[in-house]
Amino acid sequence: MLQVPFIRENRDQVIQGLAKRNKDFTTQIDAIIALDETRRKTQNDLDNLLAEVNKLSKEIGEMMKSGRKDDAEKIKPQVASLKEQIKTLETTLAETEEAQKQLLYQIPNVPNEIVPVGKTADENVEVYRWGSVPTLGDNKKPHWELIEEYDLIDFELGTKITGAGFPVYKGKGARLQRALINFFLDEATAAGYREFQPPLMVNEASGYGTGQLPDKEGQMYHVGVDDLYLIPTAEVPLTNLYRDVILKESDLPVKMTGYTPCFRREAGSWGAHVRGLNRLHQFDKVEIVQLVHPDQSYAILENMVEHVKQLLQKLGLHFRIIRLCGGDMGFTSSLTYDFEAWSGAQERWLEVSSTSNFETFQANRLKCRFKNADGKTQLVHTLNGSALALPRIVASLLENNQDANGIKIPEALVPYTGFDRISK
RNA sequence: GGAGAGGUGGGUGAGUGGCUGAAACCAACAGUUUGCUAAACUGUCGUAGGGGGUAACUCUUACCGGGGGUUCGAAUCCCCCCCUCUCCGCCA
Repeated sequence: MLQVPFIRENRDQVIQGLAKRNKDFTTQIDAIIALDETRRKTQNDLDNLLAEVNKLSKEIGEMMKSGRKDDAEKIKPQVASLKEQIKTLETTLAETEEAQKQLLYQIPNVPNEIVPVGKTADENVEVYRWGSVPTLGDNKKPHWELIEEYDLIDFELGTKITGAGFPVYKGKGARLQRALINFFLDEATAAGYREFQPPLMVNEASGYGTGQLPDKEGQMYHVGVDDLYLIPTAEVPLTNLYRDVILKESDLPVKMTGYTPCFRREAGSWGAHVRGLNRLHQFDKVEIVQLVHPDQSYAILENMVEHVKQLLQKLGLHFRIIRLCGGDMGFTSSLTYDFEAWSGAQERWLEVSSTSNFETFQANRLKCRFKNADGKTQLVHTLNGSALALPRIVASLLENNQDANGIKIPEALVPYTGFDRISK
């Protein structure tokens, strides 16, 4: 969430920036500033009263010690009346802070200045394109037909044992998953990211830390008996590893990677074009996360984009990078690049990665800070990106590399799959 | 799940009602000494909020797992919750 002092000192700039999200936040911002005034005033009054009580208590202590018990008894009523006032102020303070927090939770991150203005995905800006549309014959098949033909993934079985959106990978289909995961992890490790295997369930505090709660409550599976959430992305546990941590400046950047399954309810988002692997409740993803010095975060974002770019190039997939417009950006992000791979048979782009800079928006909730050169604690910037999400990569790969007799495996992947072709 | 023990600053660990935001030691950082390293010595060394000052700085409040309570006063007493450890049970 945004920092209140920042809002206070940059009111107009914040409101203007947020306008890119096609909503006027003036009312909320002004309310936050007003509540902050109240909060500070109340805090000040309260502190003065507490100081008075502390002083009197000390005096009573000394009187007791020197045997002047009667004098001590005379002061006690004074303290009692102060405590009445303290109680009132404490209530006011707690209510003010709560009200302010509720408002803050509703304010998304301020988009970076280069974020394009726009309302929908149509207004995103393409910034890079690589490769070309594969030439496939008239007999080209969508991936859901290919996986059936070559017996790679079974949706019916998944539906039987769990439900829709939980596919069962079989044989070479399963091996392909494992190959992609290992390939992505190896690439991330080679790029200096440290590999982690985090828990797949997180508590409420972690959900708030990275901003999934309260914003996207309905998107996560919640395990009621133990009050835990299944992770929608490795970003959540990985970033939360550094919740409430103060790093040394020399520790930065912290680079982490991890493979995890991801669980998303995707409530209400099932439509016509979500067949096959296009949208799932459980899918695999390798994530890269960085905690960095604020001065470097945008250079590092470029770096991460470059990393993802190379993965797609090594897989030989026709893809493009788009800069999301204000209306299409996630709640917590200030700048997001989406990667879309071409799906040869569906003849459309599929989102396979989303790489973002969150600046201090997550760090503020996480309380992830570092000691800067002046010895002051300062919030880090957090970034993350999918590198990469598997299902749509598989969809794209199967469709684009199909021929009459099977599917060709990209060369970079062969050491991992152990086969260079999928055929009958 | 049952029984017991315990949760204090980066770490170890003192502290059972006021003199403790917290001893001591270690680590860390800065400096002195030194041909270099080591050692020794000196100093610094929690976080957050509020007030005052251009600033250096200064005053103040809160925090000893979390939340309530008792008391003029709580790290210290009481209650609830969470977590850790040991033993037992169960188990991949």
